[in-house]
Order: sequence, then structure tokens, then C-alpha cells
Amino acid sequence: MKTSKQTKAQEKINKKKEKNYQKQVQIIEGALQVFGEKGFEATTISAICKKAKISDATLYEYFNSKEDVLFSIAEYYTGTEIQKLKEVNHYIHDTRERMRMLIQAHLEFYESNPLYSSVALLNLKGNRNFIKSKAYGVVRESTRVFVDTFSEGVEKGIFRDDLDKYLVRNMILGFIEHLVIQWLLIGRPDEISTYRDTIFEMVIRAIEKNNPSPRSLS
Amino acid sequence: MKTSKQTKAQEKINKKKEKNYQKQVQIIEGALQVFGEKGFEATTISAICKKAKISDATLYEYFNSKEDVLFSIAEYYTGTEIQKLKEVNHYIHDTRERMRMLIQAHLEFYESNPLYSSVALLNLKGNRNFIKSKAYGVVRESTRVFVDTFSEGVEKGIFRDDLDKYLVRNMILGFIEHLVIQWLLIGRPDEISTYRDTIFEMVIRAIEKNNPSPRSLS
Amino acid sequence: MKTSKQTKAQEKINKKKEKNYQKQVQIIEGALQVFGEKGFEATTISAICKKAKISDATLYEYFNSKEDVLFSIAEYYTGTEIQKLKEVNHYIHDTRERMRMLIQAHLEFYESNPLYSSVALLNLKGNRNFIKSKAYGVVRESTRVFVDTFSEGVEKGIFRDDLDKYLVRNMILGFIEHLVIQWLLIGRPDEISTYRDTIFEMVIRAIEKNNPSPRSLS
Amino acid sequence: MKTSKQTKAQEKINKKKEKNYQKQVQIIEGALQVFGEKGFEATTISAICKKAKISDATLYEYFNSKEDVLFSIAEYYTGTEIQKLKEVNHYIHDTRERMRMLIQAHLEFYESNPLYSSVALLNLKGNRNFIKSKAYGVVRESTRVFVDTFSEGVEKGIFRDDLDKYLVRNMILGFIEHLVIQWLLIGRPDEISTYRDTIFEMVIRAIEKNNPSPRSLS
DNA sequence: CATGAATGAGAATTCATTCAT
DNA sequence: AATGAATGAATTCTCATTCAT
Repeated sequence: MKTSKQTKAQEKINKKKEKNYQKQVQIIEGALQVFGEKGFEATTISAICKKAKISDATLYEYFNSKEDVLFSIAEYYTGTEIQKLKEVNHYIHDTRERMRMLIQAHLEFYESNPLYSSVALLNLKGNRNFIKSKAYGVVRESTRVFVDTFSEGVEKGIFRDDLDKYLVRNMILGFIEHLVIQWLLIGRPDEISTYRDTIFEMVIRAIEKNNPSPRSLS
Repeated sequence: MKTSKQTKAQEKINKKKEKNYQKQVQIIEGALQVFGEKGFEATTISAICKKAKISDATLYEYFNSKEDVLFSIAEYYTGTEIQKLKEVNHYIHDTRERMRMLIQAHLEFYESNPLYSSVALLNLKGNRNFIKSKAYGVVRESTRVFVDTFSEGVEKGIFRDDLDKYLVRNMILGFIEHLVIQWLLIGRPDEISTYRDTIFEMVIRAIEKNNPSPRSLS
Repeated sequence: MKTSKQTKAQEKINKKKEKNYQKQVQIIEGALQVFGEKGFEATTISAICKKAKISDATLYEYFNSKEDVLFSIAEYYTGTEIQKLKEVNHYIHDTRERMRMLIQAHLEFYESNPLYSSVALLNLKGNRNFIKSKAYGVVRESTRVFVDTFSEGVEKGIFRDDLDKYLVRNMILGFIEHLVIQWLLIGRPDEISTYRDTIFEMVIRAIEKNNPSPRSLS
Repeated sequence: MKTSKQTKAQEKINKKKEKNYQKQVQIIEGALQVFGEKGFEATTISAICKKAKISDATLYEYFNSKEDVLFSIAEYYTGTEIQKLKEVNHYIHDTRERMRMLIQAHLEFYESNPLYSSVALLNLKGNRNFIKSKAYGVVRESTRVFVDTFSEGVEKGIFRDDLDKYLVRNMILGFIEHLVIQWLLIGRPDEISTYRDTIFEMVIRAIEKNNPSPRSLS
């Protein structure tokens, strides 16, 4: 089963593009709901198709496999989200403000899309195949704003120039995502976006320049 | 048939404690290897038992289900790790140093136990049943050192008293775990413990007291 | 995992009716053969499917479980038999003759369908779940002719009015079925329908009216 | 599994006799309870042994298999019951009264031992292996009283001499057992021994001699 | 005698996926 | 384009039974 998947996957490249985009979205939305509630393994194709009001076989006209559907969810939602972010970003010129906005936007996006958060953080983050997928590229791309914004700050001299920019991204995303995961799993805190300013402020302290560490750091 | 299953489920609890502890560990170690390499779903009971050199049926003398084995891995390793931490912790009096040590210890533990890291961060973190399990309690307990250390710092006046201690823990763990996950999945960075000082330093800046944020924070 | 099973159970009901009736019968006939020869527990789904020339998975498109197949056999054959009985019954006006016919029909049905007899009397009679099933309703219904015929005789004044009609049914069915079971298990007597007249006559003596018991019955 | 059972069974002949009779009874009583409540297939050796307060392995010191235990229940209880019957029988000289007593005794035995009734009528009657067992011989033997009593009546000229004595036994046992099964499964009637006189009287009418059937019997 | 420990053997069921129509 | 029907392939878990101690 595992081996044959690989082989067949190649024969079926990009079935998607050719077909009705509308229906793809319909399926993705159905899948989001079921995956989000039950998790990937516990979800059946049948359940997705029932939500999407299509037959099981039809799903395979639009996607190559159950996992393809899962990954496509990320691609779709991230793509959509990136658009919004770019627009807002366009109007913000202050780097610090951009960073604040990014954190806020991420928190709010997760908070207002718990099903997607569940899929992304409980099912995708940790999926070894995901990182090989095209969808992962899109998701990764979407986090580049943090890297870029940090770099921008470094150039402007407001952020420390002795930090690995990817490590900074790690910190910010790790912080946010860990919080969201906890919120999803144990329901605490009630609202995560409440913390947006504190989080921003902690991040800023960690990365801002003229912010001498009181004692020398070994 | 259905009803008797329910009944038996109750009788089954605590099958473990009564039996040979040695063999439990043997199974846990076999399972760690297979789960760590293939992931929970892709792992079969047979594979675990082959590694542990026991029959499939025997596994069920010691554990109630595949998931029980998974959770027990966390319980076992965390329990062991907590012991070590407590010992070291005992000899460190400086709060800052304690925090440094904790971060270092966590990073090194993950780095030197990639299989366990894989199980814990790719399979357990995100498992909705895990948080209901006894094992989760142990894991959670093990992270309390961060909360306690932070509180200690607050009391001593070296850490900010305007931060939610759980949020602080979130930041630290999120940061570390996100880094480890990336390391596991895409192999970067090569060595995560290299970053121990930078990470510590970023964390410290975020939580240390006499560290006025240069501009006012809205 | 546990919860979703419950949910699915509800969705599953009535899988049958919607699908190809032809194939259902095909499966039922295959199952009859295997159940009839080996008994319920000793029969495997595989064996049934081999007889029915379908794959194991296909069986589950038409039935919900092995037990569902078993019960459906009874429903199917009883349903068919009831039809025949009703037709014949229609042309018989004499109550005594009707009773004779019923006994004869039952004996002959069992005798000419030993596989079904085996399933019905060795596997179903005594199955605690069966009485809760829909199929049981059909079977029960099919024995009502005995009750009705007896009542008819009572009304006409030819049968005793001091007997519980259900007890009468018990006697007749118990008599017949016990005989059939013996025939199935130890092969004696060779032919059960040989006894049709004797059985009828014994039954009649027990229930007929102007048939004073010689001595007083305490 | 099926084939090896046969082979091994021969090696293990009569393990029973040599051992502690006390413990055998203890096991049989435990088994009666579990078999009686759950049925043969749904009963596990473990459950029996828990009731009997011995270890699973010990059961096999006294019995050769799970089925052996089942059959032994019948042997034990029937043996005990036969004793009682013989005693009572000894003091009854009237054939008709003997028949009345037998019916009454059977009904009362079943009614006061529902667990045994369940085992005997739901699990044993219909078990194809049972008839090959030694236990079956004992059970069969116990029903000979009906045959003998009927023969006695025939000799004395009070019972019809045109009836197959085994058919008579069939009628009586079938009647009684069918009633008991119904009582076990659907709980009706509330008390079966209430019917003892009616049943006796119906039986008597069917078999008594100077009891001319009103019309000629074809 | 009693039993703790180990296991062989199986078997029902699930589901993603395919394909002819 | 859509789908009803069919199935291959797999896997957890159960349990009667054995045997060394």
C-alpha cells in the first residue's frame, strides 16, 4: 500500500487544475470540518464526502488521496490568508508595527478558525509527508513575513543583528503555535488573542537592539 | 458481546503494575524505536513485538492497547528525566542559572533522544486522547519546573511580575519544541543544542525585570 | 475512536434495503450453506463469501455484521414460507384440516430444508440477541397461524376453551422442533414427515373438545 | 486448532477422576454461573476461574477444555437430579401419577435452576459435539424415565399401544423445553410450573388409551 | 497442586481507492 | 462529470491452552 502510493501518485499528477475549482473548495471545506473535529486518521473519505455532498468516487476526481485533501486544506487556507496579510502589510510602514500586526493577525486567524487550527497544528505539524508536499511550500512561504520583517528591522538598526533570523521565526511561531495547541486541547486560555500585546512585547524584548542584557551573558 | 466488552475494560485497568517491570521496559523500548521511526499509525503491533522479542499476544499482557503503549513511553521517559533534572536542580541556587540549565537540559535531552523527541513531539503533542491520559499528567508535571523557576525569579525580583507564568512556560516550550520539530523534520539546524545560549538569552530578555522596553508599549 | 464507532453504528442501519436485492439473496444462500453445516461460531465470513462468490468486504456492503447475516436468513426464509402457507391456507376451510395442514407443512418444510432447519433450530433458537432482532418478529409472526387456527377452533366449538392458546402453540412447536432437532443431530428418525399424522392426531386429542378425560384431573 | 483439539483430547483422557472432586464441583458451579449468564461463546475461561477462585491453568488440571467444562455441567446436574427422581419414583406406583410427577419434577427443576436451564437449553441443546459426549449419555439416560413410564402404561393397558414411545418422549420434552426456552428468553410466562397440570393433562389426552378420537383420523 | 507467564492462531471488520457505466 | 459497486489489503486484539517452576 505504502509503496504503490508513490508509484501511482506520479501517474495522476495535477488532476486538480483541470477541473471545476468550485467543487474543490466544496470538498476542502467539508474536509476541514471533519478533519478538524475528528483528526486525520479518524476521518473517513465517506464522512468528508457526506459533508461535501458528493460521492466518494467524485472526491478522487479532484484529489489524489486522502492525504492530498489534507494538504490541500493548508494550501487553500494559507493562500487565502497570505493575500489578506499582504494587503494589510502594504499599508504598514513601521517595522515594529508590522511585527505587532503579524503576531496579532496570526493569533486572530487561529482563534477565528479553530477547525483550521486543529488541522494545521494537530494534524499537519508533525506529519512527515507534509514537508515534502507542495502545500508545505506555501505554508512555509507564508511564514517568511516574519523572517523578512525581522531582517527589515535589523537593516533599520532596530533589531539585533546577532540573531539567526530563522531562530527568531522559530521563537515567534513556536510561542504562538504552542499557545494555540494548548487552547485547542485543553481549552485554556479562553481567548488567545487577549495575549497579543504581551506576546508581542515579549518577542520585541527578545529581539530589539538597544536593549542591553543587564548582566553579561556567558 | 458489546456489553461484556465494557465490563472487561474495567477489569483490565492496571494490568501493568502487577507484572514484570523488566518486560514492560523492554516493550517500551521496542515501541520507542518503531514509533519513533514510522510514527504511530504506520507502526504495527507486530513490528513493536518483533523489536521487543515477544509475541503480539504478550504485549497485551502488559498494555491495554497500542495507544496505551504510546502513552506509556512518555510516562516512562519523562519520569526518568524528571529524576535527573531534580538532582541537578538541587545544586543550582541561582534562578537565572536554573533557567539556563533547564533550557539546556531540555535541548540536550531532545537532541540526544531523537526517537523519543519524535514520539513526543510528532505523535503525542497533538493527540487528543493523550491529554486525558495519566501519562499526560506526568509530562505536564515535568514542565512545572519552568513555571516554578519563573515564579522564583519573580519573587526574587529578577523576573517581571507582570507576566502570566503559564504564558512564560508556553513561550519557552513553544520555542524549544518548535525548533526540535523542525530539526526532526527537515534536519535543520544540524545541532539544536548549539543554540542553547541564544535561546536562553532571548528568553531572559523577554522575562527579566530591569529591562525597560525602550519605547512605550501600547 | 470509541465514540466515532457509536456514531457510525447509527448511520449504518438500513444499509441493506438500498442495494441490489439479488446480491443479498446470493449472500444469504451462501451463508445458509455454511452456517447450516458448521454452525454460527465455526463459520467465517470468508467461507460465506467464498460460497457467495464475493469478497469479504462486499458482504459488509449488504449486511452490518455476521450476526446480521444469520438473522437475515431467518427473515428471508420465513418470509418466503409464510407466503406459501397463506396461499394454501386460503383454500382450506375446515379448522381441523387447517391444523393438519400446518403441522404437515411445518414438518415438510423442515425436512426439505435441512440447512435452514439447522440454522433455525441449532443456531437461532437459543440466541439471546435474536429475540431482539427484527427477524425474530417475522419468525414469531409466522407461528401465529397456530394460535389463530386454535382460536378459530375454539370459536367453532371444536377445540377446548379451557386452554391457553399460547400454550397450545408451545406444545405443537415444541413437539415438532424437538423432533427436528433430534433428526438433525442424531439422524433419527430417518424421515420426520412420516410422523405427520401421528403428531397431528396426538395434538388433536390434546386440544379437541368433546374428548372427556376419562378420569377426573386434579 | 480444530484438528489439534481432537488429537490432544486423546492424550488427556480422564484427567478428572484422579483429582480432588471438591474442586471440580467448585469449577462447575462457577462455570454454570458464567455460562448461564453470558452463554458459551461469550464466556471466557478467565471469567469462570475468577468465579471459581482458581487460576486459569488450574482449570485445565480438572478439565480438558472449555467444552469439557460445559458438558460436565450437564453431567453433574443431571446425575444429581436423576438421584432425586429415582427416590421419588420409588414411592409412586400409579403409572399416571408417575407421569404427572415426572412432568412436574421437570418443570420445577428447570424453574428453580434457571442458570442450568439456560446452559442446557440454550447452549447444549443444539451443540453438535454434545451428542458425541459422555455427558450426553447421562442426559439421555435421564429422559428414559419418560420412555419407561410410557411403556409401563402401555403394558398396563392405560396408554395407547399404537404410539412410538420415543415420539411420546419427544412430545413431552419438546413441550416442556420449548416452554422453558421461551420463559428464559422472553420472560413469559412468569412461572412455568403453574402450567404443570394443564401440560400433564394435555399429554395424557394425547397418549391415554380409552380415549377415542371423536372422528376417524385419516 | 497450583499457577504466572507466554503465545499461536485466528477472524471480524474497516476503508481508501478503482473502474465501468 | 459523477457515481454505485466492489474489493484488496491490512491490523488490532482476544482467548483457549501450555508448561516450567
